[in-house]
Amino acid sequence: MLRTVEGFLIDADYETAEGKAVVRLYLRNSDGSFVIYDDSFSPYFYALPADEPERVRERILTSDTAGMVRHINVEEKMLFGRPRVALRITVRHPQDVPRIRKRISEVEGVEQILEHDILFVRRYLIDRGIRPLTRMRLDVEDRNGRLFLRNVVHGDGELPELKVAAVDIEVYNPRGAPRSSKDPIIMVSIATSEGMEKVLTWKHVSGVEEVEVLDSEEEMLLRFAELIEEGDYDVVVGYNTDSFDFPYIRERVKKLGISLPLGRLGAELEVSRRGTLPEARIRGRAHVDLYPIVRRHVKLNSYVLESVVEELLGIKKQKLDGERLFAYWDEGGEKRTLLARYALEDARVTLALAEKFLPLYCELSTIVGQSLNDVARMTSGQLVEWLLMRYATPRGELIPNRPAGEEYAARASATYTGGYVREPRRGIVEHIAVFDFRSLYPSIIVSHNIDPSTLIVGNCRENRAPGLEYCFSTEREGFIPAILRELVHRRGEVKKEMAESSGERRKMLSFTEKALKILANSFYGYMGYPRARWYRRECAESVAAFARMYIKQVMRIAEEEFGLEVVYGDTDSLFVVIPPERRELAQEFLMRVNESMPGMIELEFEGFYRRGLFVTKKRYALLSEDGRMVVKGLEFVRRDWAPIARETQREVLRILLEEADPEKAARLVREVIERIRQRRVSLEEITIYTQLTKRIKSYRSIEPHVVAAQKLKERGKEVAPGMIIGYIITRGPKPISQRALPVEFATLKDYDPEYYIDNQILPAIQRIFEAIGYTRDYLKEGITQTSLSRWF
DNA sequence: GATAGCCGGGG
DNA sequence: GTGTACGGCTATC
Repeated sequence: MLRTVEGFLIDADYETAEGKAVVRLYLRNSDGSFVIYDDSFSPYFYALPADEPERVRERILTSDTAGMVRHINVEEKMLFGRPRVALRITVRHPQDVPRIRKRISEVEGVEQILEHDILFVRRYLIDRGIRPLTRMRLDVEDRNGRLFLRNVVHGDGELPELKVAAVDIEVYNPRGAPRSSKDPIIMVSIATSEGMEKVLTWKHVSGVEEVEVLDSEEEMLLRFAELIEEGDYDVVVGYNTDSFDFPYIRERVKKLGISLPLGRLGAELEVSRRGTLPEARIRGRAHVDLYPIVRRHVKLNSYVLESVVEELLGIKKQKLDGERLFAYWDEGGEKRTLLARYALEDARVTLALAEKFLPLYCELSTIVGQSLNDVARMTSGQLVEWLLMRYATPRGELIPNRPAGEEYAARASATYTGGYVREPRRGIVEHIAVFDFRSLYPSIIVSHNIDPSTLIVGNCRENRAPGLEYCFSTEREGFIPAILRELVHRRGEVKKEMAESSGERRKMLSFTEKALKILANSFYGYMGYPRARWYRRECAESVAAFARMYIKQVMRIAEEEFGLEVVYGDTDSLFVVIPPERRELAQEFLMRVNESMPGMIELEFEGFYRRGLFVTKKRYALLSEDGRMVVKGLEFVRRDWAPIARETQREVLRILLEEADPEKAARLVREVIERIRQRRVSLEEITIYTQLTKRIKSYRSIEPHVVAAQKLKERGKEVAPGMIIGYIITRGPKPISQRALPVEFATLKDYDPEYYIDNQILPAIQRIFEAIGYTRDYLKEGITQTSLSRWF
């Protein structure tokens, strides 16, 4: 019996029935979740014949393949853009591939085995053209209550709200680090997209309405699985759940001898290995660990949940001492209540983090064409690679192998020159116009057709990378440029549509746009990524060389044709002096430049700035027309600088940029130094805050904040990883780190003025003053330097 | 300054 | 599961 269903793919895997792999597609529509089966797809890989394909085919068929080979087709394929006859070897079961490929590679006349390591379900999604999280119409056949796929058509339509559950566990740890063989899980907290909040536990907790007390750890875990099953969640999220929570749950489940059906179709929680890292799999759902995702997207000093949440969501969250959680449990009463609240808070903020990142990863999953579960674990290089693989097969391109051993080592050690950075004109510069190239690296790849298949090495002229012996044929568009062009084009279309839409639609489009941007910007890095299947150092090197040529060419046009002074530039940008009365030059210059740029390479006008202060390459500050300061590479926004140093730096920059008065800035510095010497400062101004990221014991080098934390502990204060330690540096003969005193115990007479002057104030402003010709001595003591006059 | 080795998050 | 991370920081020469 045939019928049609609609749904969105959440996850996919396969089961084995009668020796054959049957794909299971886990889908959701507005009515709920369901599974579609497909037994019509067989695993295969390729062998490249070194001589007559038919003869090699016969040799394989007559060799000892233990009946695993179903058939061998001779196919006309391409490898790096060149025609290549390949033998497609179809086998019965995915696990036959590793068993048989070694034997076939030893058959006479077999040059190479290709596409042997592409996991069955991922290959299935590519070959069937199925994209996760997009609307699909599926023609299915009902066989004894199971729906088998006959045909699939993609359609339009917005993804229904995914059901998301954020999960966190607390563990009994009387010895500090919990041992899964002995120490039970004491709480499981859950917060879901539908607003359900629960803390499951097995001892009495008072005053927390979300708490549900079960009889035992075992009952608690089973209740957890039941809640996930009942809520029919598509996505389970957590923080470091791949490495901690789920492996721990898995161990306890084994120990207790129970079954924990967290997955759809009653599938057990599985913990396997992805590289050296564990990975927890919940079949039929996506398990998304937000810890690696946050690490990929934001640069922070520490990724403990508390600081991540403060940084990204502005939520200040108390951390309990992880070492002593067991005591909260044992003590009961208010302490246990605190533990339960802490557990719930962890699940809540994890859900909030998921709301921030999941839409982007859903887009990436659809575009790249692999499951959300997999895409959530991919680096940008892997995202590009799976995108390329999806395009390769329908184009008849064979997928190259990943490098191993010596090949990888050779690639990894290869280096080449990167972007061009112009030495800045140091000091204060008036009236600056900033220009930058739009998506320079992707534009170069597309415009110069940079691809492994178009690369010509040595003795070539046309479309040659500047200063290198590499040219790129323009006869046929390369595989990578073609895909990248489509991506860039789609991004342009999405941006256009964004401009015309609002509200939820616009927000959705912004994630699509961001996903396309991430992918487009990763292509250059991909070609130079040593593990890439389509790696080609010469290509990455050429992209960088073209970029250097373009930015230098633009600088030359500015200087020679327009008589403009270029004061700075980095990779794809240039900073030019344009006085207010000659502003029309900016547009003229832009037009002149873009006339001369090939393909899609385009310079854009970024903005006018009243003034700039250039210190060194990558360290400068600008004052915009509307009075905003833009500071690069100079900022001591980090909290491990005393506020007085940060404030002084900021004020110095402000005076230099707004008033262009170095003497006034120098006077300010001397005043601050004087204030420090006379102790006319507040404790707040001199307190340095540093986060304790781990246990005191596990610090190898003794840093000041660790010493301060030790002193806190000695005086009976609770100290936990994730805590922000505030301290001042006191006088004395010991090394600086030993002189850290927790601010709680400090008074103004304790601090060491010379430390604050020499190690805080002066380093923060020294580089800035050096750029305008002032020395440290001049600032500190007022000793005049003869070199000064030439700067003013 | 190069290079080898370690470590992250979680309780 | 058709498989086996990675990038940044510190220590040490």
